[in-house]
Amino acid sequence: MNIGRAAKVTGLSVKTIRYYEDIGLIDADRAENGYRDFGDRQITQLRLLAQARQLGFGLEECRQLLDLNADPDRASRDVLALAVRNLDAVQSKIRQLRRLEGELETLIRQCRGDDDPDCAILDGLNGALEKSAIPAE
Amino acid sequence: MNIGRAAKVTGLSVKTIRYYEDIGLIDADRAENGYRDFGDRQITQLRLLAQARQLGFGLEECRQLLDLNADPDRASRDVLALAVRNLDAVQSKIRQLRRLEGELETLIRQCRGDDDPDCAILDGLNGALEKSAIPAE
DNA sequence: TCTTGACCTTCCAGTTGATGGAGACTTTAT
DNA sequence: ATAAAGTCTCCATCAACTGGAAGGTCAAGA
Repeated sequence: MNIGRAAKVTGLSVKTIRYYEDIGLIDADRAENGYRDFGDRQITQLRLLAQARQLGFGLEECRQLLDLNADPDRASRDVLALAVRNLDAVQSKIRQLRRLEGELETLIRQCRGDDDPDCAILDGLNGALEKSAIPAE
Repeated sequence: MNIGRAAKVTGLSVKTIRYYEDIGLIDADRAENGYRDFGDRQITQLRLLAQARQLGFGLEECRQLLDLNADPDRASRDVLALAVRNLDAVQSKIRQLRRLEGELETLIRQCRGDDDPDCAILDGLNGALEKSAIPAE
């Protein structure tokens, strides 16, 4: 299967697949004309990559997932640990974004949003550090 | 005020401030020894940058915020629009992450996490695209 | 047979928002 | 006088790709 077909069946882009080979995440055989040739094993790997990336796993974690997936003697404990670590990261990003969301909403509520230059948002952005303990000079 | 002091009073790093000058977000005077010299205007800009970045504004939006802040004839409507756009982006990221969170939690719940190689997480990562309409060859 | 178009190849650059380090200067403190 | 700390510029790196240029290959139609 050449790379365009592999892209279609995995949902990844051609560029992305080449990139994954580049960084050693997968390997690809070559046909006589120099074209990459993907077999079942590689397609399976690419599919796992596509799924894991969609679930927010980083490429290094994907590498570990591929290793675990290929290892018949793995312990599901190790997979679980990876997934939990990823979940933690996702949840921590969510918390951070929700904080931002709240602060933005507060500012937005206070801004009249008309032709006038007075703006609570800019006031907030300008003033928030004014009470800093660090003297200006 | 030299760059180290500017970093302290704004909460940005020295590297970051140089970077902001580099990309033309701020300008900095130079002292005779070649050191950057930041006045009140620049410090104000840097503080606004620090705040806006913490609220998730991208650097291009920060540029616009600086412009609006410097323009006495601005309309607060324009600031509001920027803030709303940013809020939308934040909320859309939150939605996406929550979807991931849910899917991860489902997989994690199903994985026993013991010495056994059987793993619901890997099953999920491997199997999710099996029913794809696109034939393998 | 020729040509057109769709693939494929490699390599280089750019994205976002910085951060790290090398090597060289200046300033400050002891 | 010397050492430490601060500053300068320039180059490289991170994630995870994406875009484009320049060129080779392949299948189909006139």
